[in-house]
Amino acid sequence: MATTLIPGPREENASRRKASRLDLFRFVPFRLNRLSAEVSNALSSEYQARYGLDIPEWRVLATLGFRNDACSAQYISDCTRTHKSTISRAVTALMEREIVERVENAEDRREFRLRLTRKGRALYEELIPRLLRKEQEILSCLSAQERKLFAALLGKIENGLDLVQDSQAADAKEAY
Amino acid sequence: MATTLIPGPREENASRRKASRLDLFRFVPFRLNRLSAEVSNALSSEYQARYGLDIPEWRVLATLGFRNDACSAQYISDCTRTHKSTISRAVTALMEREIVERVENAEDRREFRLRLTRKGRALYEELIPRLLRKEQEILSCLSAQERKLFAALLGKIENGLDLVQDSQAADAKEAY
DNA sequence: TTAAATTAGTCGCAACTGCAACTATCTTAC
DNA sequence: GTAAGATAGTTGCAGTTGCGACTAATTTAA
Repeated sequence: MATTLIPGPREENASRRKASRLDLFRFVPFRLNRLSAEVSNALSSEYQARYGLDIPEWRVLATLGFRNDACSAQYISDCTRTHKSTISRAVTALMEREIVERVENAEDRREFRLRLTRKGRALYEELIPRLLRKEQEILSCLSAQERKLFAALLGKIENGLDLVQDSQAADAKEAY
Repeated sequence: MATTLIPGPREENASRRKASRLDLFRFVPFRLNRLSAEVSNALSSEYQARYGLDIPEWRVLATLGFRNDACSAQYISDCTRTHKSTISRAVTALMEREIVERVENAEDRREFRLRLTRKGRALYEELIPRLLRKEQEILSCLSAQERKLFAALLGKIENGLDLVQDSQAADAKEAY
């Protein structure tokens, strides 16, 4: 690669001149975006290449697998922050593969209760250890202490953005 | 929302039974993905709604604005980790809007040297403070100390993933 | 009771983007 | 010098996904 790129600005002058410059590589939104894409890529070798699941499908599987009770597509959409149309398509695909099944909800016939089939549960059980291992691999550059710290900081930012749609918060909504 | 969701598993039993369960909300890849999407959304109100730029266009603008020398599309593609076809389309759009201009490189007529026009520079100067403010807003739930820590931890993970395609690393490649 | 508003889920459409093929140019090896 | 391979950039194609309109069902208000 014998290009003739001139070295870019360094730290000492990164904020000179009106401070109206922005180093993309120090810009948190960009870094998050890039990191997220890279991590997704790394994981997709597990659930995509090996099991033919895309991200929305994996999210449905993960949500249903974690909660052992059936829940609605809307619930999955809410707490994974994925558009309901995307969830709808993922559920359709998973039903065709007999990974997920749904039953009518007699109390509210607009919604369906979704749950894993036996086959879906087996897939979940097989997949989870692989993904957890992969996660640890990605975080292997951090000490246990640092991982905790990182998780805590992520949590703070999520909170700040009202992004805490985790199981606790989703359930808490019921209390209102 | 009068659903009948049963509260999900809590911390004390989150890892019971074969440890073969995974709380999506504690799973770092998912959290990064969700956070990244949310942050992108928050920022797009600045560069998308207000200036009609999409993410790849913003990346081109940011890269060219930060480096004051012209550089190739390939360079932008490399260090933003964005596919070259995506960069190509972004550059085309930005040229049509006269935000970016390109000149032939006499030394290698395959590539073009890209740089901001006067108008592009003005746009950049106008946009950057807004985005930096937005970034600070997003990080406002962290103390100065915590922000440093977060940036450092991000850096470690990026390094671990060989994601350090920042200006230093990109330039360093020249040394080989 | 009935009409208006809300909600769950589906689907068509359009925008986005990665892949891969393609052209043009340059480099390497013989 | 020439042929094979590599590289920069463009473009057609296809897969994905968000948006918004739609249906069906439920809730709210009058």
